[in-house]
Amino acid sequence: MPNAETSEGEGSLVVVTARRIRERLIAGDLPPGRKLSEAGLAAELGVSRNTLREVFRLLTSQRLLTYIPNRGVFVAAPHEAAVIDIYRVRLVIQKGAIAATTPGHPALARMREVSDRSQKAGERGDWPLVGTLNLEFHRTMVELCESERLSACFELVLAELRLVFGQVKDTAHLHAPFIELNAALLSALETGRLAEASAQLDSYLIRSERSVLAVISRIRR
Amino acid sequence: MPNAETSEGEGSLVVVTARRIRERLIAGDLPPGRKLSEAGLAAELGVSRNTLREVFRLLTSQRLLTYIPNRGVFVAAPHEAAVIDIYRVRLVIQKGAIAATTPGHPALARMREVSDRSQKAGERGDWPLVGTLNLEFHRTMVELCESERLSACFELVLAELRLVFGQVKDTAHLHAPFIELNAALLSALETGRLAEASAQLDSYLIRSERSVLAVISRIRR
DNA sequence: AAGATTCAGATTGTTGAACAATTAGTATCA
DNA sequence: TGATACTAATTGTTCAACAATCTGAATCTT
Repeated sequence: MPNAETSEGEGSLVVVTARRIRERLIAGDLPPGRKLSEAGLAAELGVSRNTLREVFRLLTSQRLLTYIPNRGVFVAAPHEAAVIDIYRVRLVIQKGAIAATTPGHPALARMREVSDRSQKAGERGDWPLVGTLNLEFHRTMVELCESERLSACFELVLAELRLVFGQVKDTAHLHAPFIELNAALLSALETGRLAEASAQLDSYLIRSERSVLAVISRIRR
Repeated sequence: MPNAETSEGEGSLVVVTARRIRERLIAGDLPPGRKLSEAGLAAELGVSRNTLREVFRLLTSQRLLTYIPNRGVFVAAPHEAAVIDIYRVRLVIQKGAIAATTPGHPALARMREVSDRSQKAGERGDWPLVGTLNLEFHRTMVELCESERLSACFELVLAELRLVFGQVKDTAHLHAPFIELNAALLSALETGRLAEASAQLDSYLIRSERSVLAVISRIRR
């Protein structure tokens, strides 16, 4: 039985290579706007140009790379408009998640777990982990929709956001205020106070969008 | 100035070939489940295997093709679960579109135009056109969100639906009842009666999902 | 006859080299 | 200084090759 997706370094060379590049993208080497030369990267990764071009197609369709015909591929550099767009997606999908919430949904338990871990990480001052868990929290929230496709779409915009976060050295206060907001949102969801959850989501997204926009304009200079 | 996307047959060979295959997919040759052999299709389309593989990556990421490692690519065959998933996406995004509706939004005028053309096509008995315009109507509705990414996501699920419709010979009554429902939905939106629009959307989606599921189970036999 | 095994042929996965088309950088010229 | 021409580098695409894997048919067992 062929194994389509293992958590380890398995899969076809294209899939593995895509994962390798994606990791470097969200880690922040390969900064936004950097050109990726076919020959150069192929040699560096030890794969052929043809294979790498397949990888580029994959990552481009996920908006992590930008294709300019006859000029090459570049690391996507989300601009203001992209951030605004991304937060519109989040608003629509996460409102949908609230509407789809049912008491005792398994995703709620997973959100609780992530929220608690996030709280502890905050107390410890482990801000990189807080950032990861923050995104994880919202990714899990979308599971309330129980829709593979909505989750996939959401995953794409989160990956784009990670591209921005990867640029920030001082992650300290980027995610810090959101520990509380997430906890409040979750508790509203757990107790079925959907209107309140909706309001909490609004304020979360507005504040988050604002801080990402701030990061963008800071970097762009 | 490089031209990324012309409506004509322009663009890189990969893009053009992808479009050619996509057209054949939604037209209904290349039926769901059919295996696409690399060598065969490459020869048929007059492109190299490497180029075709890039195209396959592209169409697979759009869920029009299914990749099975070491076995090849197959035309995607949406099953019941996929249809249910697709209609969850539609519910969430199109509710978002209703929430984003503002009086006099340009998308409303475009929807009106599509709706009117659809009405006339129905009177003429041009059911294939009615089908096209029906999807076009809802695609336009999502433009109310003014989000490139939400539109892209929605476009993907519509393409999947077209894959199903391409299988149906008798398109007569697949889209017929929806002319009225769309008109009612639009008039609610135009006059700002958003709650009513929401109810109209619900009933549209439920009926549409039911008819698509019926098509699926009919084909699968 | 039904089921397991083996094996050859076909298909996918991946590479390397090649060449045309386009772009980028540089030197030249007005 | 600014426009032009030219060369070098990069992308776009193809082809041929070979290893790895799969498919299907023939063979062997029970």
